[in-house]
Amino acid sequence: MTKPPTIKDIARQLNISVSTVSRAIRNASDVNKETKKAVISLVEELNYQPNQLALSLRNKQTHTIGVIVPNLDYVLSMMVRGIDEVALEAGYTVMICQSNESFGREILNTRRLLESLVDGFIISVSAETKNFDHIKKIQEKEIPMVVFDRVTPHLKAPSVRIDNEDGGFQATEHLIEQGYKRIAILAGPKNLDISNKRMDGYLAALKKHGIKVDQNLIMHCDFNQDYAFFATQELLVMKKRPDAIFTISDRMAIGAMLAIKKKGLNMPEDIGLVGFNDEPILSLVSPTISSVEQPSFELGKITAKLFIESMHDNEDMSHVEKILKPKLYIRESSQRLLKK
Amino acid sequence: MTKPPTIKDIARQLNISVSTVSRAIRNASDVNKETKKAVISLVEELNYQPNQLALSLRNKQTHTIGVIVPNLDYVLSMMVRGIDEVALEAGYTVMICQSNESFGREILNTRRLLESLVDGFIISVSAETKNFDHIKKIQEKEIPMVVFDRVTPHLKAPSVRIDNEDGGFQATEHLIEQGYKRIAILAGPKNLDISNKRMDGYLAALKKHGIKVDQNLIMHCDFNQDYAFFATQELLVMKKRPDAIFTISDRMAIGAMLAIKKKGLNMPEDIGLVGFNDEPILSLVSPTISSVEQPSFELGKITAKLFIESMHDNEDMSHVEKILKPKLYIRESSQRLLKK
DNA sequence: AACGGTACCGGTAACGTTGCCGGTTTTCCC
DNA sequence: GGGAAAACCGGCAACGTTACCGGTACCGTT
Repeated sequence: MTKPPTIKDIARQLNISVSTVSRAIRNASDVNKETKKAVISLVEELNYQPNQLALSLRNKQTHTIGVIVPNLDYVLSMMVRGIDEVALEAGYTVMICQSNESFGREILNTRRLLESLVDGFIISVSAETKNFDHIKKIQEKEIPMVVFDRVTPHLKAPSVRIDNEDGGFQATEHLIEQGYKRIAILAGPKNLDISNKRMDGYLAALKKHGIKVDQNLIMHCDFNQDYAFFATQELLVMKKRPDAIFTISDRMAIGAMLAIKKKGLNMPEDIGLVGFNDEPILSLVSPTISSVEQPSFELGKITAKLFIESMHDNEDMSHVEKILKPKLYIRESSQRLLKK
Repeated sequence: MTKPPTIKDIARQLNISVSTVSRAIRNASDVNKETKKAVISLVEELNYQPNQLALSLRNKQTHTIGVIVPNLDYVLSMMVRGIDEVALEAGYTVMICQSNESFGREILNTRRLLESLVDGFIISVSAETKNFDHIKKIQEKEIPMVVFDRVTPHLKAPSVRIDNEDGGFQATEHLIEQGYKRIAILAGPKNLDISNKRMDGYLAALKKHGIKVDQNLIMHCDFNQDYAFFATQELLVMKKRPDAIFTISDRMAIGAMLAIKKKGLNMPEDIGLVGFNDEPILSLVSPTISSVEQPSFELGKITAKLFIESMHDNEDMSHVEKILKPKLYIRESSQRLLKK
């Protein structure tokens, strides 16, 4: 009820004009030392805080970044922390919205954030998203935007991601080197670039080592433990079943592991397994599961930095692409040869 | 660069006044049908969106809720999803800030959100926070606030949480029923009510069953896997070592598990273990670990609902306390008697 | 013909802030 | 001691919106 003091209150109490108060608080030029001192002391006494709404209205910027993520699982919440870290430092506040992998929700989120007049967007698209009109609408308004993690070729925007192809390649080549011959892949939804790229890496590794691709060993399913479980069961009842599985996420690796165990097969002897993300859980299960790590926190920080750059520079940065290297961590689930 | 159209543009194009346009868009009263139709059609053509900043400035509300959480681990991110769900439905946008369990960061977050002129706060305090002045400052400004999950008696505010004491009690009594005699507890920081309450439940269960409390079996450490690991190691080298451990979080349970395994002890035979939170990981490790589940998503939803209520009702709700029941899930780590 | 009511519309002020411009006072210099 | 520059300050408009008030035109009633 006791309304916060405004610049006007200060002006009135000191019998000076609002303009002078305004100047005293900011520029410090064109204002007498005594006056300034008086203003500042009154500011402190009343605990005056400038009304950001009024400032935003006037300056047409809110110092707020809208962040849209499909979920807040381990990897993304690390990335968000990285974004948060840098944004806060730079004086921005972050609005985080989860699309819950839903296309409709993602549209709603963008609309809401647009209404909130955020200064820009940092986006990782949902798995369901095939149509990017809502995001292009942002670009048409010439609102700065950076996409991260889940990037897509359909969007011409500065982006930050890991080298997914390399990750898939590392994982697959490692399995090959361990002597696995029939390597299956549990890929994600076909429209997700992140999934396709990891599969490209898988294919490239096979090709490099002269292994023929068997379409039956390529399964697509949702980023989801249960789906992965069922998909793996299907794989394991094939007459020529795979002797290794590369899953493009750890959740899926867990699902695969459960199916493998249920079937009574042993890792790494009967079947090898490599996941993607390197969630901490992987070193806790038995056997421990190999996985491709991505530097999530770092990636978040880089994303925010790129965003802030693209805010300030006003040249076109839509071609900028930052790509971080993933790293394979080898654990029990895929190591059937002794270390050299 | 093409600035978004304002009510003024519409007025000018239609040769009517801004007032009329404003009315046409909202009330619909006091405006001719034809005029209204013309306005609405132009609104659609220009894709006019009211400027929320101007609205907020005028109406003194931003339709934004500030949410401060200590982290975004499994439980909290579920809760946040619940909050998000309900808030979005009710037309609010949510600003999520992580304090990273840091007191300083929490203060910074509250300040930032206060500056952003959020309509209210939903807070779960950091583990470091012992001084609540920054939060009381919010209350002094009579800004609506609900605390959840990590509530504290130092704050008189509407709150939503689970019955932590009951959770601690269930876990401990279960261990007692399984025949464990020397039950240790890995508690969290002493200033965290959530920790103390779970410990109260632990003590109550011991008392009920006539077991004397051994202060050596009560350890305090950070909510952290590593600390729990070391604390457990200490416990296990005592001459009269405990035969069961109750940890007040699952992260700590994992730490304890690792220490137990390293020491070569078996669960549940040599030592029993029960955690708290029921993270999915617990059914994946070996042995599977018992834990007290809390209905996180539901709790988030209830929190947001309570917040919205307390927004609209303007009577004092600081005494309102919603308490949800936790539920113990028994798994291998603590079940050494056969099921009856 | 005079009056009251209704339907419709426009102008103004206000939310809190700052940039710009113009004005007054002080200071300084020759 | 006169003029110019510097120091200092206030008024106005504007950002986009709406609440409030006042005004006009038209209708029907007596």
